[in-house]
Amino acid sequence: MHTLAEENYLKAIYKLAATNPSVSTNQIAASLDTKASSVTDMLRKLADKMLINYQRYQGVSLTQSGEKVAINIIRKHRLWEYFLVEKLNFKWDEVHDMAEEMEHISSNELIDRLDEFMGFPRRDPHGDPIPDSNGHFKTNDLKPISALAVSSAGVISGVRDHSAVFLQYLEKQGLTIGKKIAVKEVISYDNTVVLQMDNKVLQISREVANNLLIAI
Amino acid sequence: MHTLAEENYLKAIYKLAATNPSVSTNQIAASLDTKASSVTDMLRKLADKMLINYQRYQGVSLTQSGEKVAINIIRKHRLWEYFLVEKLNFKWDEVHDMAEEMEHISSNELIDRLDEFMGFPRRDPHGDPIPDSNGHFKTNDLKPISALAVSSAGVISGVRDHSAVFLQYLEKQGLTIGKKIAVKEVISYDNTVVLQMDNKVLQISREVANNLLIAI
DNA sequence: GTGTATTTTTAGGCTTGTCTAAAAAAATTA
DNA sequence: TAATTTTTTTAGACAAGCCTAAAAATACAC
Repeated sequence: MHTLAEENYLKAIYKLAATNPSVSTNQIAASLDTKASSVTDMLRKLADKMLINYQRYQGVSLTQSGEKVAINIIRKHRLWEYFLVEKLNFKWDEVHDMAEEMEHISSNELIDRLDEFMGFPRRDPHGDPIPDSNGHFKTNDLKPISALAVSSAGVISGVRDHSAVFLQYLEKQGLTIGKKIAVKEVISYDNTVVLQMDNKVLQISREVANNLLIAI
Repeated sequence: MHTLAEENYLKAIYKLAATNPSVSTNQIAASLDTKASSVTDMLRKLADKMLINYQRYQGVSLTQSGEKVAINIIRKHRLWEYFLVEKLNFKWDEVHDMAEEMEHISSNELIDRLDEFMGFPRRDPHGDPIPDSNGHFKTNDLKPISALAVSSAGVISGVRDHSAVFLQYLEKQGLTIGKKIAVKEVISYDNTVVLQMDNKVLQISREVANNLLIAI
């Protein structure tokens, strides 16, 4: 259907579009660890295939058909991550790179059967929503712990940073999906957040609080 | 590790080497549906990487390290086929192309966990042996029905032709893995084989008898 | 054993996706 | 608004993997 490179560009643009309405060449280059000139080349190709809206120097956005492709790749990625964790017992910090390869397996029939096999999960191991076979999914209404007022509480439901180091740190602290936490205090000096969890008190940095997402 | 093209060449050479001691450029070209000149290019590359033994005009064979790579790809292919049939309920004639993509997922840890998850199956849905994580497997001691003497019996245990049309035909006739058959008669005119199976009598052509494998 | 046919290799080219270096456009700053 | 900086694009090159056409090596036939 589409080449591996095309799929990766579409996914990158989709993710960047979540925070920026129009996505720039340099943003894409940074996100794919490639050069701006390579991005320009690919943007012409994607525009020719009507997968993006692109005019020189104007930034890009996905067309409906480009967005459909991007969401389908994300669906595959998250379902394979779920499979790796729930069926093959990998840890949540181990699955990203494998899923990065598996998301390009082309068959939609396969991914639909996998979805069914696992009982139609709607969250991946990092708390991200899994699109259904029509590309529909709940947008994440989660907020970072850093946005919580003192003495409010919530359930850990997602992460903003998916890096292995961050996930391993959370695991070690017991800060995993589903855990109930309450904000006891925010230290004004450096915005360290003091949390109550399981009758324990622990402190997390502003950085961590920014990347740990809560449902209230 | 290795590129997709390299892996496909090594697999093709491995399979051809089963019947031919030294494999020719044209055989590889035919098997990969590519041109002889493209094969020559790739053979130089594989030889540079010490994956094959190759001298101009002399045919090729796999080195130990090339064979290891080839067997690992076959292991992955067959385990994914097993997964698709046993866990996702695909039919045996539907899985080849999907497994052809999935065999290139690189992680060995993943494939070992998949193997364990499925209970270490040692035969894929077509009866082919699945190499273990050390690359060891029983060589197939199966013989085609056409090699059976009249009134001898056996169990259907494999196929030589993996094409969807052939598999669908077998399915329709009930000639699936595990079924017990006995040879009642061979019609001398065209070598049609008359079989007894499940209290039914059925006839199969010489062609089919050549491609349906039996353990005695 | 010489001539013909086949197989294999070489030579040169194309596409995809990348790069560097330079040019052009846009954005920012004074 | 003019000068400078940043961003983006263009131009030209390269590796991988394929192609066609032609040359070289090998195999086959008589």
